[in-house]
Amino acid sequence: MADKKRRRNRTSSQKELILHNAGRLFSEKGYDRTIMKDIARACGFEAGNIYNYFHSKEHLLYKVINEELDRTLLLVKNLEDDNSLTATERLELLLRSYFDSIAGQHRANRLIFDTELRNLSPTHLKQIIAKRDKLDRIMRNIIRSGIESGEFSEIDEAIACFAVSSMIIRSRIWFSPGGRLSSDEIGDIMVRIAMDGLRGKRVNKVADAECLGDTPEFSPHKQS
Amino acid sequence: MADKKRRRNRTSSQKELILHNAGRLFSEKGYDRTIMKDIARACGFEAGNIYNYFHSKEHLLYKVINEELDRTLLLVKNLEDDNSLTATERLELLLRSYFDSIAGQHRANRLIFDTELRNLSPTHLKQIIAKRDKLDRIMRNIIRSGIESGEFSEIDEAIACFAVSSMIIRSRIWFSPGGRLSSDEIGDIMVRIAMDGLRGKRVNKVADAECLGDTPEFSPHKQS
Amino acid sequence: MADKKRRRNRTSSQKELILHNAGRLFSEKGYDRTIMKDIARACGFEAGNIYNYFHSKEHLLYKVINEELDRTLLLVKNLEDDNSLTATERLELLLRSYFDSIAGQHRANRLIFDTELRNLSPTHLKQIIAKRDKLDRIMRNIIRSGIESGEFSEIDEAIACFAVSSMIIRSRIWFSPGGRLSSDEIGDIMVRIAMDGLRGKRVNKVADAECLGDTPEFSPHKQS
Amino acid sequence: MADKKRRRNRTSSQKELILHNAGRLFSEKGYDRTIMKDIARACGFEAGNIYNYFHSKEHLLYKVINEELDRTLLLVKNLEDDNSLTATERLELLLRSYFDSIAGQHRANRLIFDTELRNLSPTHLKQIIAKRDKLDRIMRNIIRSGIESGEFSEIDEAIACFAVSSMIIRSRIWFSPGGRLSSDEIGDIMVRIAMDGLRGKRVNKVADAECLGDTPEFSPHKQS
DNA sequence: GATGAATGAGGATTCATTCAT
DNA sequence: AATGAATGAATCCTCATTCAT
Repeated sequence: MADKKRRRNRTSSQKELILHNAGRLFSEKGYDRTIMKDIARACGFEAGNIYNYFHSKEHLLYKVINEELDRTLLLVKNLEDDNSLTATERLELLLRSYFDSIAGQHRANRLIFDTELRNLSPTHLKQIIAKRDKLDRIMRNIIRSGIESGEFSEIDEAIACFAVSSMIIRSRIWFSPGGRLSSDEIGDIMVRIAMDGLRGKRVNKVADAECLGDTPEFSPHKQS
Repeated sequence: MADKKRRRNRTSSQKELILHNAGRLFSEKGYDRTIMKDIARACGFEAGNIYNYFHSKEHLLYKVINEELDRTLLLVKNLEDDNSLTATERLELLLRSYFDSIAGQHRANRLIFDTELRNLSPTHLKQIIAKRDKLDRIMRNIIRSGIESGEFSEIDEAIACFAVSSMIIRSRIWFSPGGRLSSDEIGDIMVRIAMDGLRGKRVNKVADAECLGDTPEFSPHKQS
Repeated sequence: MADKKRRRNRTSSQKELILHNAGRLFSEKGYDRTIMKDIARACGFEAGNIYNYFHSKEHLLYKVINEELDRTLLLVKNLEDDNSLTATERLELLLRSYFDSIAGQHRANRLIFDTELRNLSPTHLKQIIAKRDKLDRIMRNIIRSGIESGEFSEIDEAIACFAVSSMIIRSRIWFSPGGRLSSDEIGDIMVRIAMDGLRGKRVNKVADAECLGDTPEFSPHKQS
Repeated sequence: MADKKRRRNRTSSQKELILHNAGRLFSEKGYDRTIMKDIARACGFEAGNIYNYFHSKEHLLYKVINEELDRTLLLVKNLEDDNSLTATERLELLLRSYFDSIAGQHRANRLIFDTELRNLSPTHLKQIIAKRDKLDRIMRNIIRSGIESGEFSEIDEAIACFAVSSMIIRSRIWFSPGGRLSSDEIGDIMVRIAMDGLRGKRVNKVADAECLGDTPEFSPHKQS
């Protein structure tokens, strides 16, 4: 019994290990350029063994993206109907969560969404798109309620939603920890730009920024 | 003589044909998932023939990205030192150019930059990065001058530059012509969000937006 | 444990199998005209599997040539400083070894040296040339010592060395086992011609030769 | 008329030009590694044009080898029945012719025989083999007559013929003009070794050799 | 005669996946 | 669970050859 449990635990931890490395490699090198051997090596075993845990490479991609999406949905869902907060507060929290998830632990997995979605099977793609749309909807709802309350200027929510998310999501391309500015400082700036963009009114100026990271994702934009 | 010229024209047009289709396919399907046969078929001949015009698939990618970058640089360079315009005006023009090039004719080639850069050879990568950095530099210079003139709020130019470009560049993922809003209207909104984000003061509100496109790039975000 | 060992043995024997067939085919058909499928077929599996054992076709060629050279070096090295033997004796043994290795087991791999060296990578080529030159040097040393001792006539060692080796090495082109003369008889004749050539004095005549083989390497010279 | 003649001359000289370069390249790089473009480039035009003069690459190889063989046959035939010369004299002349043709003008074309014969079509192969065998026969006849006259020791003519030709023919691999020894000096040494090898009696010693060439065919054996 | 575009048949290599052990 | 041998489908690229101009 204890044996069985231990095995299940091990299995489960192996699965997580594989998913972790797959996610990291997919977003570092891209799905196509990541080969099963890369993932296996990163886990400390051989490629064949992955098939004891996952059906296929595509399945691995699906799981990685799905988990990431679930994590984000979890973060965001609570905000949707929280009437104790203003739209401004809710959106700031949402954007900050987004940014932190990109800048933080799971940042590696982030940009997978945009580009690598095409590697999913039709069935999996449909599921992922559905979840992603749910995310979009929540964000748009918040923006709309902000417009209605007069916090944001009159603006097309859909476009606003895309514009603001893009800013955050694509930050993964140029952001790298340990740079000129701390992750927190960058998050502040990004969120401020986004909120000002939606609000359309003057806010208090920040002092001067200081530091931005190096060792970025792939081919870092110059920073000075 | 006329013969030679005709032939050269033919060669040149074939090259352009190949580049056009390569660019389109690379950005539609990704570099890895585009095979030489795809490109050749799109041109109406067999794969082997491409090698009469280009050394390799990688070379094709390089040419596509390089041309696109040159086009954009051309658009933007004039703005850099045009003192007859305010920073606001210059940045608006720049962003609008960006957006139009993405939304317009060559939109197909656009997102290649971010992700597919890794498929370039080291030598080509270096060249491309250099040009891209030049683009970044111009944009940052404009932002800085706007800050100095008080048009924009005190903000880190590098971050601001990334944030604002991301908004525009990634629009290619969700933008599709012929939708609810015209390309011009969307451009207006995007630019307004960006400028407000940088300015930090209230601007006149637009009326209400109306329409957004369908048939987007890959897996369209829902728009309502 | 036993399991691992068994597997390693299997791996090792597969490697040898591949090398054996590659060597045979390379020297029968030439490097360029031997395709990976040929080698794989000869081993009883598919081409892709070879890459589980060797990096590339070129690597295969390198290994084949290198092993052959090592085998020959081993044969020859002992002779170099064996002062108990006259130069004549040493050279006879050396030439006989050469010839036997060509006429014998590994004869298939022999002529690869001359022509197929150009298919090696620069790095591998350098290594092989180094070993081959070592072989040449040993042979020249023996010849020189024979000249000094008066066993051989005064002659340019380098040229003598080339001339005599060529005689032996190229024998692979026309030699085929099972012919009119036995391999031993042919060896005797070849060695005698070579030694007489160097010595420049009359030796006792052999009786008459009798038989020479058929099924020669490629396009057998007629033998009568 | 004059026009037609001029054209024929031009055609003929173009054919020769192509054959010359083909021969040179085939023996420098090998048949397989020489591509039609190489040959065309060397001639100063494009690959397609070669097909105005020759049916195929194989045909080119055939012509090259055939011409070379004819040239050699011409050189050698006169010797066959020249009763005014001893066997020794005739063989010396023959070997010297061989060596000079290898060391001289057409040296480039020489080693093609051995290895590249396999690239010939069956029909062409048969023809070439026939001529080559004729050459062998002549040489063997001379040797036999030398044995009968007592000039050479009792020896198997076939083996002797192969051994001695190999020495000469393979010299192309290591010989390079302009080295330590002149081509003439090397020829003298080679012929002497060969003749002594067949004769089996002491001859007058030469002084000491001096110089041997560099820039050899492919991967020169070290010469000191 | 000469060119360059186009083809099609390979051929080396990669890689996801299967499977016996 | 883990390994490594084996497969087969893909895919890039080469090159002899053809042919219209």
